Order: sequence, then C-alpha cells, then structure tokens
Amino acid sequence: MQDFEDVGYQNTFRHTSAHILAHAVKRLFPETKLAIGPAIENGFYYDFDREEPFTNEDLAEIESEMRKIIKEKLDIERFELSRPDAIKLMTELEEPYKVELINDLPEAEVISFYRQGDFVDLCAGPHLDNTREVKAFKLTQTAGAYWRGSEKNRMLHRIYGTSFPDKEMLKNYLAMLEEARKRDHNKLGRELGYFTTVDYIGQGLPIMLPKGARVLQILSRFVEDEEQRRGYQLTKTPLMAKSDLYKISGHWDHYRDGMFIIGDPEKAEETEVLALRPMTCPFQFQAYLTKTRSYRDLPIRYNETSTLFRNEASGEMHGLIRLRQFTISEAHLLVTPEQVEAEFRGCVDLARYMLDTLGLSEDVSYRFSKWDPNDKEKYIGEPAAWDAAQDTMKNILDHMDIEYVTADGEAAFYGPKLDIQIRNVFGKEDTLITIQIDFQLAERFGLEYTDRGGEKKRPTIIHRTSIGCYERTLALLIEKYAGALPLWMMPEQVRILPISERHLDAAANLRAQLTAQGFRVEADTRDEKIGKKIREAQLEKIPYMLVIGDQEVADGTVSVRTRKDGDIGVLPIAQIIQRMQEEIASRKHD
RNA sequence: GCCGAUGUGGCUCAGAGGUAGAGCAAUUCACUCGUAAUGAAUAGGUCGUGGGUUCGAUUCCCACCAUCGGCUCCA
Repeated sequence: MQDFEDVGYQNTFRHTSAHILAHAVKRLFPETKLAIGPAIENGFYYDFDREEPFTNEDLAEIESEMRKIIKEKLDIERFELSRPDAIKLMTELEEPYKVELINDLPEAEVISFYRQGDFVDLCAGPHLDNTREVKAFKLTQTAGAYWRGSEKNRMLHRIYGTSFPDKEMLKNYLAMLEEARKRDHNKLGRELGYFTTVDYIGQGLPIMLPKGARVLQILSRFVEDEEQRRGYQLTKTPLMAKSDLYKISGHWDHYRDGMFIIGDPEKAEETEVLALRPMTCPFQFQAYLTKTRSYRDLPIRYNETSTLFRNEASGEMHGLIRLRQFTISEAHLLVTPEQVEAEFRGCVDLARYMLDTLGLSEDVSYRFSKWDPNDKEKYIGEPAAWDAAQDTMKNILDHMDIEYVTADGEAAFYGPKLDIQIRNVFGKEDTLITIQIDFQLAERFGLEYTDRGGEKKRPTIIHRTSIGCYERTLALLIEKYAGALPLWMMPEQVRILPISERHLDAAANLRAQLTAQGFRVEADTRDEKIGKKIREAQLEKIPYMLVIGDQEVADGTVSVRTRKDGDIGVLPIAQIIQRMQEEIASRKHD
C-alpha cells in the first residue's frame, strides 16, 4: 500500500472516491447532471445539478451504492479523445457542464476521460487502478455551491465526503472531528459564559459577557501598552462620519454595500447622511492633517482600539469569527518611501511578537494578497501605483524569512496586503492579521510632508493590525486552549474553595489578599460539598483552585489544585502567590 | 444574498392536532461536609415571532427572526 501521508497519493485516492460518489449518484438518480468533483484537504466533494436537494436518506442510499461499486472491484481506465469526439461523447451522455468545461479547455490540452464500469467522467486524473482500493469512506454533509464559484450562476448540490485506505484511519479522523467540536468556540465560548447572542439584537452582534469582556480588556490593554513601547500614538476617533468623508476615501463607491448608512442618500440635499465606519483609515488621516508635517516627523504611527461596523451579508455571520460589529487593534503608519521597509518589518515583527505571546505562531501561514487588474469595480487607482506598491511589498517579503503564498484578487480596494492566515481546530482558515501598503489614499486625502529639499511629498501609508480583531482572536484562543486560556489572560485566575462554613472568613481574607496582589480571584462560598466545588471550577477551566480548611487556616497554607496538574500539594500562601506571579509575568502558554 | 438543516423552561433532551414532561442547574429546609452528583419540598415554559387552516395548534401550512453546515463575500 502506498503512503497515505503523500499528498499526491492522497489526492488521487480522494479524487477516485469522488468518482465513486458520482457513479453511485448516476446509478440512483440518472437524471442528475455532473459538475465537478475534486479532492480537497480532508476529503472530497462532487457538485451535482438536480431539482431536488439530497436528503440524509439519499446520502445513506448513495453510501450503500458506493459500497457496491467498491465491491465490484471495477478497473479504472484512462482514455483520450479529440475535442470534437469529447464534446460528442458528453453531449450524448447529456452532461452540459462537462461540455462547457471541455469548451473552456486550452487549445493544446489533452482531453482525457476515466471509465469505471458503466461510468465515464471527464477528468485530468490521475486515479487509482481499481475501485476496491477505497476501503473506508463516509459522506459527511450536503451543501449548496455555485457553479464555477460565481453567485451569478446556478446553485448546485454538493456532497462532501472523506475516505481512507482503512477503517481505522477513518475512525480516527471522525474521532478527531468530534474532539474539535468540543473545542468549537461557538459552543465552548457560550457554555463558559464568554458571550451570547440574542435573536432580537441581530446577527453578528454578540453580547460579550463579563468573562469575554474581561479577556478583550486584558488583550487590548496588553496591545496598547506594547504599541506605546514601540512608538505608537493612540487616537480615539468617531464611530461614524458624513458620507463626504467616505466619498474622499473611496468607500462610498467601492464599499458602500459593506456600510451601515444612516439617513437617506437619495435625499442627501435636505438631510444629513452618515455612515458607521467600516475602517479607521480616513479618521486617523484627519489627525495627520492637523498640521504641516516635515520628513523629520515621520514615521508617525497612530494606533487605536477601534470598533468597526460592516454590513456583512446575512449568511456570513459566524460565532465570534464574522461579526457586523467588532473591535480591531488598528494602526496607520505614515512614512517616507525610505522608511517603508523598516516600518513594514516592524509591523511584521510586532505581529509575530503578538502571535508568539498568544501561542498561536504554529497555526499561521502568510499570504501575499494582490489585486486583480481586470476587476475595475473592486479597486481604486492606476495600475502603475498598484505595481509600485506590490513590488515594494514583494521586495520586502523576499528579504525576510517569510514563506508565503501569493493570492490574486485578495487585496484591499486601495492596496496589496500581507495576510497572516490562521487555521482553527477544524482546519478552516481565516485572516487574523493584515499589513497593507497603500500608495493611493495619501493622494486622495492630500496627505503630505515637506522633504529635506523643501518639496512637498506624499507619505506612504501602512495599514496594519497587530493582533487582529479581538473577538476573532478570542475565538481562536478558546479553540486553541479548549477554554483553558493561559493564566495571564484568564478572566478568573484563582478560585478559593472553603471546605465548610467555618472557613468562610479565611476564604474572604485570602481573597482580599490575592486581589490586593492584582489577581483576578473569586471565592466559591456556597454551601456545597468541596468535591462539587472543585468539579465546577475544573469545568470552568479555572487555573488555580485553592482549597482552605482547618489545617490550612492553622498553618497559613492552601491546598493547591491546578487545572493542568491536579493536586500539587499543600503550600504556604506566599509560595503559591510567587508561583502564580511568575507564571503571569512569563506569559507562559502550554 | 444563495442551498440545506435546526429552534420545547438556564443546560441536555423526550413528546403529541385537544391547552406540555424528564435529568442536571436554581430556590427553600434538613445535613456542616476534605475532592461532583444526601434527603425532602418549591419554583420555572403563552413549545423562536407573526399570520393562516381548524371547533381547537406548540404539533399542519405560509412568512419572518435567529442558530448551525456549506457557497459567495470577508478582519
């Protein structure tokens, strides 16, 4: 058997699985039209066009048909056809999507097909030799998906599945998914009391409960302090502005669907039209514009813990990951062309420092997001400015030890981005941090500085975040640590557990003592058995549980349990304080 | 926005066309307790919202809202 760790083989394996899926669907529902069915990271899918969506019962039926096809041990054969013959074959089989695909293939492309029994599919391959090799598979879900990924096209029915060379591997994979589900911030974050949502408040507008709000506060204080150390100046700018501002920035023309607009743009002559801010840039630029600037003043680094509002489409919201209102560690750096590289590096360095401190470094990858020169709707500015900004960024990236992938059409509307992508427990990727170079907005806003020789110049603008959007970061932290956040950012660090009523005073005293030392500490003073109090504290992932009873009161000690190591013994209070202080100071994470 | 699923007390879940249950949690009393789940009692739901069908709906139909999984979009 070949090595399943080999990505090439794995893709071949999953791709053949997709063909078996399509084969089964065609047997059971012959009127179904085939679209495409690739291997993906953890499995495969196939898109089908048919009137009725697939039900769970259909899936079970398809699975058993797939089992039959595998048992039939069908050989998989490749053959090639000329373009006219290929089109003829697919037309005969009434597969319009395949015909469309063939027509779009480049002139020189070899057009190949794969056959297994009575099933034929247009396919570049490669494939396994025989259907029997797919020993273990499972259809995991159905979903809608647009033909060729465009919302202008027809929505097809997609079936997702996964497959492995043996049953044990499938079982392990499904068990891993089950574990990931337990860490899902959207479930765990609610259970642990970090946040909630209310249907009459609306989508993408979470209530941050005391624990969640506390973590956001801890993180933002940490970020603001660190940025101050690195020469940033904090601003506090309005959450909304007149439409005039966004007309200058380009948001009005290029981002209006993404904004919450107050007032009626149709009656702009008579009434005020405002919009909640989707980004902070134009506001911080106004701070720059308050006086004339010299090259000696640059770089200027404005940071802000900035709440933004984006009118995301209704189906986009998800837990704390996609919101309509969120708060981001925002900054804009106004720099001379000579300073761009050093300042950009500084931004990357800060982002990496943040990721290290949070313990997320291993989960990220870097993406160089460029514009799409053909999409005039989405972007502002001339190709020359884009080329300059992209060349500058590429040059910097290539001189840093950063491995990155390039993505076309992922830029912001005003400039290219370095996106730091993070994978969550399910392997799903999102942008956590972004650093952008902008050669456009300085012109639009008339930002300038006087250069050494006395001439007026445009500063280059770096847009960046250091830790990303706080809510999203919290979501990833909850998943990363399964709710057991590192001590320094834990909303409740210590819980005191008096064994009986006669230890309540001692518990209150200890609580006061620890609070005075700066710990976030609570006491469980309910009339409950000690075992139950401990159990509940464990479920809440409280890092330190201090049990206090007769012996401890007499000796000035506490019985210490940690969520990680369990019972670590009876220690003098001073000693446990020192231990916790050291752990907090080191910002240790497991 | 599109496709699909879901929505019963704080949580997990039963239930059925005739006006709702269980366990855990909560409250009270007893027990004053050394690593969750002692006993007794009490309270808590117009079954997501609004229409419609029906003698009657939470259960059937429609619309809307929210949540979840995808697509598209995006921090």
